[in-house]
Amino acid sequence: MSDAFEITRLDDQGGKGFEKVFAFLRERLLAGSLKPGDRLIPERELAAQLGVSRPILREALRALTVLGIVEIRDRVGTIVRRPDISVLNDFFTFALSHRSDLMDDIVQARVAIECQSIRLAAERASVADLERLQAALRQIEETIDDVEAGGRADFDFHHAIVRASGSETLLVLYDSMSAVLMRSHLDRRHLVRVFDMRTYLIEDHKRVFDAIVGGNPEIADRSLREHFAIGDEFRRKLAIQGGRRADQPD
Amino acid sequence: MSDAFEITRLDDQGGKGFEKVFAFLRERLLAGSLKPGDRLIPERELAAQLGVSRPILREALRALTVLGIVEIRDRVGTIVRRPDISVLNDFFTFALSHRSDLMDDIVQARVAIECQSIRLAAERASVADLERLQAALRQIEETIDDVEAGGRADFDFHHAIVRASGSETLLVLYDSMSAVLMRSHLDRRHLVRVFDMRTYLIEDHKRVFDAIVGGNPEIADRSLREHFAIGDEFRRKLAIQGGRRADQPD
DNA sequence: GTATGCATCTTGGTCTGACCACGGTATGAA
DNA sequence: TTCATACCGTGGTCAGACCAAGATGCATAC
Repeated sequence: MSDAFEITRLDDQGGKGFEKVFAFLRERLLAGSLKPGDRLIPERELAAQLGVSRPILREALRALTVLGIVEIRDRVGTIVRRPDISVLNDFFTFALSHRSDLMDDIVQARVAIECQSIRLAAERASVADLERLQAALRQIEETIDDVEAGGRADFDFHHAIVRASGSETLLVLYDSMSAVLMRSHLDRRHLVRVFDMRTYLIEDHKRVFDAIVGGNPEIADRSLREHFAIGDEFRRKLAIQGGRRADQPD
Repeated sequence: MSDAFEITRLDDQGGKGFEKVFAFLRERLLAGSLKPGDRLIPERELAAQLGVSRPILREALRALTVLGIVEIRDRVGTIVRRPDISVLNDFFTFALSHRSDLMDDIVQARVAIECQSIRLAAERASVADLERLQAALRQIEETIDDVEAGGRADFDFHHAIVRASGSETLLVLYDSMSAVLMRSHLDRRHLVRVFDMRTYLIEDHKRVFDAIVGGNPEIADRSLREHFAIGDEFRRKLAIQGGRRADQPD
């Protein structure tokens, strides 16, 4: 355990044992003095130093494991982890099963990220980025009749845009939502059976690609928003027809 | 506790106590037979029925609280919650603290979120949202010579834009960056001492506000980007002068 | 000197039983 | 009927014990 993990007895004001321990650990870990792979001191010692019982400490540690912040290894100790988006699966699975409105909301964040990404991509995409986008376009064409693979191909194209932004932060945020967005793409691919969307899927993705190559951030942004708007329109038509709800635009 | 919560003793195969209890509870709650507001049976009873000790059950319940799936109320019981994306705030905070070291990069995400937010705000801001923005504008004027309070006021204005979007997701993402953004605002407030930025700070924030009130998403988006661009220009001037680096635009 | 086997240590995983805090409910007395 | 008190119920927490199993250290044999 790193010396940087300075233990102080928790003060007596406010909150219950768990809350104070959790907040303390969270802050200490956020302070950044511990790196992924570092091990915290043994539970018994940590609990004693923090002045709480071991089960309470364990509740706090367990909470941190669920957030992907640490990992408790049997008979080894508690190890600091690199944050991992897979922890979000449980949340999104639960959340979306109860609140379909959240999908629309998450898509706002998706739009935010992709539109800013495409602006950056128009300015700074590398040859490798463009090749990646081209490959994704080809994949969209090849999978036009396959719901599963097609949804995957759509996602890959959009992911490639975010990647082409060269922004680590935008990519982290986008990856955090990838499970939800994948689902969205799949649902939208089911619309292919209701409407003939092949032209839209193929041509419009190309149009977006051309806008990136064109190098003008505003035009690229606008082309992507138009792309989303068309997808929204298909969804609107389906809703008016009373058909099965498809969640989101491509 | 709803009758629908059928308890079975956990089987003996695979996994440790915690893992089995957590998986069982997660699945039962995902099955949807419990609604927000429903109460689980008392911990002692639930632990006995599941065949585990109470501390282990509590670890599992605590994990579920962190995922926002349930809420443990002191002396009442464990209540099923309505999913709320704000529980992911800690996750995003950690994810960004480990992966995004550069202020410039985080600001790309900030721009993405604010620009999408202002588009939504132009369409859907409530009276309360507008009042909040107005209050923040007044605060900017009143704190124009105070670095600390001024940085706070700037942040509050921008935060109010995100809030006016009405998007939980965008707000959570923004909040997870708030510590970094606060720093950015403070740093930028130091520029007031180098350049006379008062007009910019006061008038340009008003211009952004007016764009929101104007109700046109694209115009609002553009006005905010222009606002950032002006702030960038001040920063560029400082860099050319070789003065102290201020990190980012307002 | 080196290798192997056995005992001990370490650390998380879990259990048991006890106690605390405090709001809500029930009961008894006026 | 109303008010006061006692009890109950439930989560919050503690202390101490035990288990499992890998790692380490020590002793013995080759």
